[in-house]
Amino acid sequence: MIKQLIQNEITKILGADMRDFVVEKSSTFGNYATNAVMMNAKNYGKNPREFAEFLVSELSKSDEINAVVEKMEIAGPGFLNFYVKDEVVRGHIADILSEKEKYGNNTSEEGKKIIIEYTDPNPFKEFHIGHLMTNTLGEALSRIIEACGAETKRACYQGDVGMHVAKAIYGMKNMEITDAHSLGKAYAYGSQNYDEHKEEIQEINRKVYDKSDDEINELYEKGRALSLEYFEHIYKKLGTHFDYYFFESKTGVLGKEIVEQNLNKVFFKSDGAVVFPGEDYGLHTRVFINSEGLPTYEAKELGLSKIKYDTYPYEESVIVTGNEVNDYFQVLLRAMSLVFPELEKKTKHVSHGMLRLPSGKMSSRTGDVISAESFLGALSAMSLEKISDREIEDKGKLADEIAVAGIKYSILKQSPGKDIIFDFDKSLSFEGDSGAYLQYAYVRTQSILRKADIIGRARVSETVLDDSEISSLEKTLFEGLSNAVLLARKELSPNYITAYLTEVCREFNAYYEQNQILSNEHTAFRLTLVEAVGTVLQNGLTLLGIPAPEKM
RNA sequence: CCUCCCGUAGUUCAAUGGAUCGAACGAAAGCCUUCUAAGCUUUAGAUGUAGGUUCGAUUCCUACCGGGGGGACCA
Repeated sequence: MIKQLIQNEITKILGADMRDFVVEKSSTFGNYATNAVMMNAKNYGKNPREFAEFLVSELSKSDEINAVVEKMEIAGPGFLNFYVKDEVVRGHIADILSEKEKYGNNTSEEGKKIIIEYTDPNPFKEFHIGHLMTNTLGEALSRIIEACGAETKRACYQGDVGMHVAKAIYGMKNMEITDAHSLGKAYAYGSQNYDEHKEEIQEINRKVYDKSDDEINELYEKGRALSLEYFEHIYKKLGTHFDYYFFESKTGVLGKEIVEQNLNKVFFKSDGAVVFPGEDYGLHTRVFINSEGLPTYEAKELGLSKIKYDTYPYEESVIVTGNEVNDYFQVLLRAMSLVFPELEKKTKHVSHGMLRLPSGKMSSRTGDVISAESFLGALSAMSLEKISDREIEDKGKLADEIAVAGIKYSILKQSPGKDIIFDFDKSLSFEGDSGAYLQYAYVRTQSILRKADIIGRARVSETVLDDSEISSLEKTLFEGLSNAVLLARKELSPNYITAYLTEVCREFNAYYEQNQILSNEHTAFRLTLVEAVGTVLQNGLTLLGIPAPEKM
């Protein structure tokens, strides 16, 4: 990458004392721009102008720079702009096509083992639209990390024991359960009746743990199996999968042991419970083992970290959750740093915002919850209507793909951590800045290429020689995806890729309006360009976990 | 009361301490006998307030105002 080349050459010149600077891709100021001058002029006792001239004269001694850079320019406020030679920018089109499905990948983390945990739905409860957030983000992050060469394992952690299970089983005793959705209803019923039947439900909870009641064991197995089977059905729809499944019923046992081993060192008894005194560290004090002797989520999470490492000795562990647990996670990581310092250092917590509806917060306790499936179903039905008059073989499949793209795009276009306000009408619209916009642009590229094949026109992967002027589309394509992947990985934010793809689509659509591709003296070259755009979009969409249909 | 996160066009979102703060929807005006108009072109429109650090602040610090999350036996 030329970006890397520039960065390295400047680093060589400045030596070890330099302050961090960036080389960024630019569309307004040459092809690349750097702030290295302003960052470092002072350090080297020169004024910015002198320092910039010094850098330029040193850089122009490099054969590697001269091979690719047409000219360097010192800009007013102290920036250095690099203009890459046209033939290099154009030559990149050939690189895209020769790398094909690997284009955009890099080897920066080859050999590294990374585990990423996300989605974490609870059996017996509804898989709701909130789970779509964590799943979409986690799946995209997994793919991005994989694209950097790391070996990635996906983990899903599920609460198969606990009060929510007892509530659901209480509901199951009072209503007929036929599918996962009615199980969600049973949970809501148990929650609503919790206050009046507290003792009975708590009794169920104990029995779930000690497995002493055959009827409850049976209901438990039935509900658990129903949920897990249903989750797989959803994962398939979303294009996601997991390598490992961890359950609270396992982590709880180990977590409790770990806490007890560190009693009076890290954890202390207080009011009959075992707590971690977070207040000593400027955090909240939290209960790890409750006064009934049962491990809370905190202790289970401690057990989970150990189980994860034993299963897959990772260099890095990424955990994706909603941001409502941020404070609690701080406490947990603090406790972990005392119990398993080496694991704590490898753990990164990424949180996403909540999915809010205009009508207010949804709650699975009252049953006021939108299931992921009904939400996707509504989107899919809208899509189906839209494509009703098109000649497409499997419209149902396409409608589902458009629906998944719609929800995933709106999640991944934002930086993680912020809430998403879901306006139904807007989410159901396919215009503008949307998943369908990306898909449509990709479909256009494939449609042209198909047409070119049908009418026997040359597909020109063999040549990129053309005397036409470099377009802004080509400048956008130049090293753009690789750049976005590295940034997305560094920040654990897929939105850099989403934004980049949207830019490519905008450029491509504008190019498409202005330039006839077929039946033109430049057709050979333009087809190559279109093929490259298609490759970039396909690879980019794959990284985001968004399906790229061939027709729509 | 304590604590964490967030305040950017009418709305929903962008912007690794950098150059003129970008899109989309909505509003106004155009473009389909030409490769799929789910598209394109043009116009209007924004950094909550007050300080500070910096050559340079939407970004970092302080206070205030506004919204949201969390605050011992749910997660």
